[in-house]
Amino acid sequence: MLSFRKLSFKRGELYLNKVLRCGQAFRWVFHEKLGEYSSTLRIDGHYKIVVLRQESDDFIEYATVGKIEDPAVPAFLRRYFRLEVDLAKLYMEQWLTQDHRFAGKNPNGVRILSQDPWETLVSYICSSNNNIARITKMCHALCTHFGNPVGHYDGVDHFSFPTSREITQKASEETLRKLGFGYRAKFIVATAQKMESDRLNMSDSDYLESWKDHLQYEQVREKIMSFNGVGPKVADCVCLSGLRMDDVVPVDVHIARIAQRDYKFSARKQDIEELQKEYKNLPITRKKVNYELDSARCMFKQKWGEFAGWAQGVLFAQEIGRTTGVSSEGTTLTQKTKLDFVVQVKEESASLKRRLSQTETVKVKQEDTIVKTEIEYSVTGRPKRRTTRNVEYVS
DNA sequence: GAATAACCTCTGGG
DNA sequence: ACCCAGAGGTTAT
Repeated sequence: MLSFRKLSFKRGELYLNKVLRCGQAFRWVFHEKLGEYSSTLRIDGHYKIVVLRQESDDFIEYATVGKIEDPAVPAFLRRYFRLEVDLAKLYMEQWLTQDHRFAGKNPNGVRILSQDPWETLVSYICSSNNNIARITKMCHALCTHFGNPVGHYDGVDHFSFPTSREITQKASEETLRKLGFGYRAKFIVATAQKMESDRLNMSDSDYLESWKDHLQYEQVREKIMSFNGVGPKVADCVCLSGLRMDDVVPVDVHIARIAQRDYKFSARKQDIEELQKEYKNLPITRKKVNYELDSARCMFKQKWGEFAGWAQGVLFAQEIGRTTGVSSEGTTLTQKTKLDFVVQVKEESASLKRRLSQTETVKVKQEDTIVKTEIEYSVTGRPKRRTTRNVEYVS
């Protein structure tokens, strides 16, 4: 029997259902019956199984699987969830005042995590031209095949995320292709090999982390992009979610579209020339960057300030990857929505309505009350079938 | 430097 | 039952 302890925070600052399923972290397994998330986390260099649950809006509960209680765990989790960052304050004092599009929005517990840098790097290499369900599957495959067993909980075996050495020793492009990595197989192998040969005696993550100590963002990104399969988008994700560079806004196709359509961000010739000048000593950046998108990144940073990456998460986390997650059971499960999700839908209905006129991905039926949402999850975590949502429609 | 095609696999919708 | 676009991009040409 696990013994859970509380981790408290200001009301509304963290919702596990959002943060752990928004397509930022790919390795949390949701246990439907217990209402718990579990994963392995690298804490002070050692992997532990961590179990999390949340039934209240001002604390989560955590437990570790194992005999002794590690006093480092709460501090680690505070850092993992970046609980020192006051989301409500950022919203009120920075985002809302700088961007009217935040009006009526609510950060509502959407946070940027501080994830293990090496795991972040490899996970996001898997994300290229891919969907979240498969990325999740690939991350788990890496762990089960090339990581080490850490233990098991509620019938699920847990593994460490493989180090660069473990990947170079145990994996090959061929084995990874057989595991379904497709063309990313050679990226993973090449990245692991480069890391293994570059890192000296540091751990993979310490090595990545060390760049941050003495280099500016542009140079850190240059170094991260020196890995095969890592372009500007992936590098920025590593900066933001792996290295806590809070002002970095990763610009994917989706954000690029929004930048243009909603913000009318379009690079002037002068903007691009300035960037080109700035990157003159950064050959890899010059080769890989798209100046139009990079310019949009700069404009978002200017508009939203030192936590611009978080602002992007708050504004757009709901639009993509909402329905992700892995269940602990092999059979198909039904997930009933939690109350906070329903409330969230209510709050978002205005923007949801706006989105619907632009995309046809969600089907909404006009009703005067919210009934419920049911999502069926397959083993891979991808919703197999989604019933029609009944959403309060605000005119 | 900018534009284009190709790339693995899986899945929902025609 | 099939087919095909598209999915949190990157690389090669």
